[in-house]
Amino acid sequence: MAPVGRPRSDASHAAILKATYELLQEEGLARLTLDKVARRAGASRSTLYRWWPSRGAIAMEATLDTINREMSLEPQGDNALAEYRRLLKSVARAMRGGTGAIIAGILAECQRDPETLRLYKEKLVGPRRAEIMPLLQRGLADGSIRADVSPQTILDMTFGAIYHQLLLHIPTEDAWMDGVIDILVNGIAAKPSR
Amino acid sequence: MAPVGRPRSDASHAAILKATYELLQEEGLARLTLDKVARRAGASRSTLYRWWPSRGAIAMEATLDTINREMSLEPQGDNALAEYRRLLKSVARAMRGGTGAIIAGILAECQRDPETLRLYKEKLVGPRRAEIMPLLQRGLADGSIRADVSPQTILDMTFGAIYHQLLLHIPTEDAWMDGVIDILVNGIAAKPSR
DNA sequence: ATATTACGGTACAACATGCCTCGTATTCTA
DNA sequence: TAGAATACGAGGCATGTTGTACCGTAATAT
Repeated sequence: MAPVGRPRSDASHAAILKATYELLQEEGLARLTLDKVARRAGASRSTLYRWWPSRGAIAMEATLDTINREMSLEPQGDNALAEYRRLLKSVARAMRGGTGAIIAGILAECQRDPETLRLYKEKLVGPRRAEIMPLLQRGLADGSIRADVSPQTILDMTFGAIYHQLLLHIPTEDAWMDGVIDILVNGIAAKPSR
Repeated sequence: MAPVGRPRSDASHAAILKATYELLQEEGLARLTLDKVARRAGASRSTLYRWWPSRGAIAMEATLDTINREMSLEPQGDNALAEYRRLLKSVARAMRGGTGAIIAGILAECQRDPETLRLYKEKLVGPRRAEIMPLLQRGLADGSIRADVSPQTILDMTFGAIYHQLLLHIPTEDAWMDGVIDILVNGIAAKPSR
C-alpha cells in the first residue's frame, strides 16, 4: 500500500524547520513571517501552508527538540525533593537563554491562536508533565512529600512562577529559584517551635 | 502659563477608551485594531496615533480602572495570611471572567512590544505589588510569616501560578486556589510529628 | 486678528496573510 | 513505457493592518 505520487520532500521539511529555528533565535516568534521562513529555506510559501496549519505549529515543531534536550531530567538516585530542585534549576537556566524567549513567544501566540494553544498543551506541557510526575509520585510514596498535596498543583506553582518571570522578562536567577523552592518545601507559615 | 491652541478633547479621549474597552471584551486584544477603535469612537486614527504610542498602551489605559476595581483589597482586620488568602481568591475569581482574557492578551502583547511591557510593569504590576506588600509585611512583623522568606517571592509564586493557568486558558477554580494556598502556607515537605 | 494646537478625513506605501493557479518534478501503477 | 497522482517552487491577487503624511476646519490664547 505504498503512497502514490511524489513523496514529501524530507530536504524541504528539514530546511524549513532549520530556517524557522534560526529566525526564532534571531528575531523571535513575534517577528517571524512565513515568507521569511520560506525564502531562507529555499522553499515556497505554498509548501508551508500545505503542511502546517499555522505559524505557531511550525515554531512548535522547530523548537520541540531543543526544548526537550535543554530541560532534560537525569535521575541521580537521591531523594525526590533534591532531584526536583535540580530539575527546576536546570529549567530556570534554560529559560535564561534563547529558549526562554522562544517559549514566551509561543505562549503569546497561544493567546491569539487556539490551535497553537492546543498543540502547546499536547506536545509540550503534557509530555513534560508526564515525564516529571513520577518523580513527585516517588516523593509522595516514600513520605518525603505530604500525602495530601496534589502533584499537579506543585507543578502549577513552580512552573507558573518560572514562566511568569519569563513573560515579564525577568531573568530566573539561581538564588531566586532557591527562594521559590524553599517556600515550596517549607511553606511560609512560621512553625511552632518543636 | 496656560497652554496655547485648541485643547485636547476630553470627549474624544473618553470615547476612545470606552470603545477600546468594549472591543476588548467583545473580541480580545489579539483582534483589536486601531481602525475599529477609531470608527466606534467616532474619532480618527490620527488622534489615536497622536496620543498613544501603541495598541498595548490604549488597551492598558482602557482596562486599568476595571482591573483595579475587580481585584480590590479590603482589609478585614484578621490575620495577614487569612487576608492574603481572600485577596488571592478574589483575584482568581476576577481572572475567570473577561478581565482574565484581557490580561492574557496584554501579556501576549508585551512579548511583541517592549513599550507595552514597560507600561504593564509600571502601571499595573508595580502599583498592585505596592498595594499588597504591606499586607505581607504585616505578616512578617507579627510572626505569622517566617521572617526569612522574601515577600516578593511569595507574590512571584502565587501570581505566577494564577497567570500561568490564565495563559493556558485553565479556569482558576476556588478549590485549585485553596490547594495553592495550602502549599504556600504549609509547604510540601512532610513534617516531623510534633 | 493671528498664532497655535487639536480635530476628523483621507491617501499612501509597506507588509503579512490566505488562497489560487501555473508549469514542473518525482513517484507508483498498469 | 505511458499515465495517474501527488509534491514542488514561483508568483499573482484580494484583503486587512500599520505607520506616516497631508488637508481643511475647529477651538483656544494673546
